[in-house]
Amino acid sequence: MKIDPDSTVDLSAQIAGAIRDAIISGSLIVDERLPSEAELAEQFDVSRPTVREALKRLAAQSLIRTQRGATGGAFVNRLSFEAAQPQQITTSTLLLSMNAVSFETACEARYALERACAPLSAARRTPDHLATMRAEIHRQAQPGLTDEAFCASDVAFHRALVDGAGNPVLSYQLAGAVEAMQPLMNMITFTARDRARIIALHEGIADAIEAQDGGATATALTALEQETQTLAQSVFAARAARR
Amino acid sequence: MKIDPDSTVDLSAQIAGAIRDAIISGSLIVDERLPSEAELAEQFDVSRPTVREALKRLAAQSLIRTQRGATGGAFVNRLSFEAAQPQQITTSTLLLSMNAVSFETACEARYALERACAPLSAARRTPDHLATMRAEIHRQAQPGLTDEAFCASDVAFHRALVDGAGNPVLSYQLAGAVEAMQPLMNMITFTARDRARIIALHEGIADAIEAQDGGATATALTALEQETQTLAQSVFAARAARR
DNA sequence: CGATTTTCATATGTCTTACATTTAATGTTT
DNA sequence: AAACATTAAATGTAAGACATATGAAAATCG
Repeated sequence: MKIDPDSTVDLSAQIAGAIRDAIISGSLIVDERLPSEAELAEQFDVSRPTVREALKRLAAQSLIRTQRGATGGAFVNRLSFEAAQPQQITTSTLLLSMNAVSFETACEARYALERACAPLSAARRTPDHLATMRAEIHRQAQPGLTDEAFCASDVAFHRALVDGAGNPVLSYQLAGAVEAMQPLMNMITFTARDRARIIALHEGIADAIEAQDGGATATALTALEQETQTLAQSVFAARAARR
Repeated sequence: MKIDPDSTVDLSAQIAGAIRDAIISGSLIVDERLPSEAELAEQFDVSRPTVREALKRLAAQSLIRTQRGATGGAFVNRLSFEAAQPQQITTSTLLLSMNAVSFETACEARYALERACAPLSAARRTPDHLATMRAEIHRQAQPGLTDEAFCASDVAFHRALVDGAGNPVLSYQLAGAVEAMQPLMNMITFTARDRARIIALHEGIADAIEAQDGGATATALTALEQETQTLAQSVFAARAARR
């Protein structure tokens, strides 16, 4: 491993990159222990704080974990879908909020991706997925539900739909698209009539999934997207008119 | 901001989390300068190396950038789609390689997502997107092309297709799914006949995109998925039989 | 002899101090 | 007024020390 002390980037960034490359290329395998911080410092010819900064960078990406104590050290992490999802959600959320992505664009992307899951989910969903969807619909119909709780239940409903496809790659990718919409949805106040319409559409989706009809599921999702878009449009228009 | 010194997690992780929360919640806005490392150390009542480890964690996620010199410091980054994509690709690639995701599952997810882009891309693609697709097809037909170069061109072709949808959120999400497949594709040796079939399917996709026919694009994508799946299956079967 | 306790070595976590380097603003000189 | 030198503030890096967690070996006791 070679480090260029005259590079324009930090030593810790270079070291992190070298170790990251070793993990990606397979030179370092899952659960393998890295040399101790002192050994790494000697190998790269830097001080221990610099090595530690590099390791923290990798830890922030869940590429390694550290253990204290006698047999401790830094170990290559098995990057799990569960561990990667929160990261993915945080990044997606920030991307939307920092780049002035319109509600329309985000909504379009989300429903396009969800429709991609529709035929697979219709074919493979378990009774468990269906039960979750029904339960969330029931929750959404409860009176006195706050807008935040309504949106959270909406997210849970859609995630059950996506998970029904039984494809962890899809579930991972969709988690970002679905969850990142929540802050945008939370900007909307849902009237009782709005909620009733959305719940009816959710029931249509659940029915199509229960009937294992992928085409009908996609159609129902398109209807829900349409409803969401027009609802958002009217809310934003009213808000703009008030000023 | 409060830090619990008796927590089970590192001080630097807690500090990074506190700053991250401030960015997500909007308390810290884009391009705002954080306090200097010395000031942060005093605020959180920790030493400067600990603060630095926290900042490196955030830098690894592209949440902040640092500048040296008199007016330097740590600044909140505008998280751009361009900056987030490499991260997304790295994570997706590692997820596939570390979790024994089958070629079949990854391929299914990728083409399902791509089909989601088909109608949008057919409707909105610019001449530029179409030209890129045609150029990549031409490159793929060149004799003497290595398998790696063929796969790289394949990725470029599909990314042009996805970008044609004109939705940055979709392009971002799809980048991970498409690029992460490349290492898996590179495990396949393409015969001349295989390449010819794939190129023909690519031409069918490009034709459908040119005709702005979303349905035909989706159908052509399904055909390509089928071809890819059977090809991979035969390659892996032959490899298993050799042992 | 076996089980328990103690000791110990090793590793990460944290603090302190110091110095190097970069960079912009300020001051000085010609 | 322009060019140059100085300075101050910030990050980058190094070195050493101590605290703490933890597993393993050694010592002790029943």
